[in-house]
Amino acid sequence: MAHWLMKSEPDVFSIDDLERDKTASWEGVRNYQARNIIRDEMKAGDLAFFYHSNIGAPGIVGVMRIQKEAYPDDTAFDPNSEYHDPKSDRESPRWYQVDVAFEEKFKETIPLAWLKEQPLLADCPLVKRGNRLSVMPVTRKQWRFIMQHARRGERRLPQ
DNA sequence: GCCAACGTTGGC
DNA sequence: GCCAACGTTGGC
Repeated sequence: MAHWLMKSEPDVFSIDDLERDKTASWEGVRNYQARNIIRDEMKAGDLAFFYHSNIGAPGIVGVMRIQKEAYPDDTAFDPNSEYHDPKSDRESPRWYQVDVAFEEKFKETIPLAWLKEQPLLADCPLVKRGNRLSVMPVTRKQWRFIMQHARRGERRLPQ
């Protein structure tokens, strides 16, 4: 089983939206590197961190599971969609999406600022300067490290 | 709101 | 194929 990190702007789609809806189509990815990961590498059952981007305090906010492997992103065919891409057609779709399912929301966001301080995460594309990749792999070791930190944070909190 | 970094487009 | 111009991402 592989692990991933997927960014979303919470104003557009947040972990709370996913918790409410239980599942979602991860549509609107319009970057080839991210597309290749989604289309070629993600498998049903994989786990992914949900990351809130483009806000005051960006960070990892929870976990989701890849529920359905890649299939064409229909929003690319829809002229009324903000994700419309006239160069994509149903015969040879350019963009793909997966379906994701809610797993958990962390009690506390794990801030990007903290992630950047961790030597173990130095190789993660997320903390590299200028990185804009919205879907990226997370190693098993990095996943365990971040999950352990999330659990520590939860134990520290009062009930 | 600013702006650095990056990806894409299109003229040549 | 090069590369300047442009648009977008996303932290701050």
